[in-house]
Amino acid sequence: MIRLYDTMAREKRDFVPADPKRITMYVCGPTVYGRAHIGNARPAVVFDTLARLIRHQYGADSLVYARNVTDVDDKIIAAAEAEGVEPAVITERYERHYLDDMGAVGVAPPDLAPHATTEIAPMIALIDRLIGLGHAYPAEGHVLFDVLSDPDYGALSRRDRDAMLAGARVEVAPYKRDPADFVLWKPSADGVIGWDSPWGRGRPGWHIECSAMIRAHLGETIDIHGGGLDLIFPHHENEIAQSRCAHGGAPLARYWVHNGFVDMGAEKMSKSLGNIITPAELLETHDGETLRLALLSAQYRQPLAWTEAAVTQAKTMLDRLYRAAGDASPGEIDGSVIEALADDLNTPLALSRLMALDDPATIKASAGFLGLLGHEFDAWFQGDSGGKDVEARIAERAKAKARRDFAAADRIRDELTAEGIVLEDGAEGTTWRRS
RNA sequence: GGCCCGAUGGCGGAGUGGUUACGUAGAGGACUGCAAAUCCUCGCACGCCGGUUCGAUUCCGGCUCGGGCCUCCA
Repeated sequence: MIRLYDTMAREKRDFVPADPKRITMYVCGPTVYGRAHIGNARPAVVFDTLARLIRHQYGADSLVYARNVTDVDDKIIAAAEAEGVEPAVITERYERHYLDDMGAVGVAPPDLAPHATTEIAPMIALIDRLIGLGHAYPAEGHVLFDVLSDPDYGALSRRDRDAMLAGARVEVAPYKRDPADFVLWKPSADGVIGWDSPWGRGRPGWHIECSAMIRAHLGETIDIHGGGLDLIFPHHENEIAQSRCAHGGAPLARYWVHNGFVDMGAEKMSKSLGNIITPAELLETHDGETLRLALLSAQYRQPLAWTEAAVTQAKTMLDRLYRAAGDASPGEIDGSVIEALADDLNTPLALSRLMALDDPATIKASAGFLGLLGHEFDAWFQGDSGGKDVEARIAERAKAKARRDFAAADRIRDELTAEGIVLEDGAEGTTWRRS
């Protein structure tokens, strides 16, 4: 039995899928206008881990996991204009980077990756439906969702309309009936990407995208909807409103799962704050598994402080696990590791259980389940080049040791140390590794 | 201002109404020519003030501090 903290209920609940043979999970994916940062990798890793757990518990074919790609957006348009290229050039480039970066931290692609630009028709259909039901209205080329038509609006974020408006920092557009109304469709000026619609040429708002794609690919009510904490309001609140109003009150998701942030110092990492560090930068000096382990070192709802020390510790732990597992073939996944994950994805506890294991085959399998220990033993410690010279100097040092010329032996070892090579004298001779 | 979340040892980070992880760093020991790795042992914590209780780090209230959302945002 998996337990998950459900943001809607604000408590941990037993996870009971509507249909154990077809469990549906949707996670808000990237808007592809720029390079992802390590904070963006957290939800990818978290929900990748949850997907692995669900498949382990319910069967390899039990889960349909969808993660969208937002490839039409004002920031994309701005980036394209800045470079003087079509938006597709931007979106294709950064989607490719995103998949590379996530792949590097062991995240498998989801089962479905719907793109907004190829789902315009379902969005228009959904908007049309909302208008027909009296939950949306066209105004000056826009279509707006009528928040007052939905008495349950605000349930996820637990804020009422007055509260939402109290802190509003944005000027209210004059065509809105109510300041809280949000846009489903907006007009595109000439030369700006757009599609024909009953309300004129334009493009979809951000929120309708997810509602329409969920409906089209997964159904009216899904089991799990995931994303970062910052999406609770307004994005997920608006998705809920759109979907529930279009579907006669059927809930959009049965469990709402939100991950916490990666922090830089005291505040969250974000592009708008400019304090980001990207997987690409980190991968220059660290293996993707090290980054993955660092991301798993805190429970997903907790804030995770990103520091060089945390990354170093992750590397130290991985070295230990690699040594403990040796070159064993994977055996059974340890039950205590699964048990920890099943309790709301308690990855720190799962890692401590992993560290406590003795049997190499079990370590290999259990770590593998967490997306770790994927490299060959030698490749992890030595990389794939430069070994010959090292072996020669180790042989030279062995000779020096044999004649008890420890000064000469130590000199060789010191030289290698300076080059980032650590020697280890064992019963069966000397081995080496990169530090 | 409103809503929400958090506060655990040098650091990271679980968990628990009474004996409290684990990692990392540190100390000592074994091993080693010396190291490294490994193994053994050992310090070190539960923001503040009340309350409930035989007993609270754990439950409740208040406070302080920090963070998040209310605008794009994982």
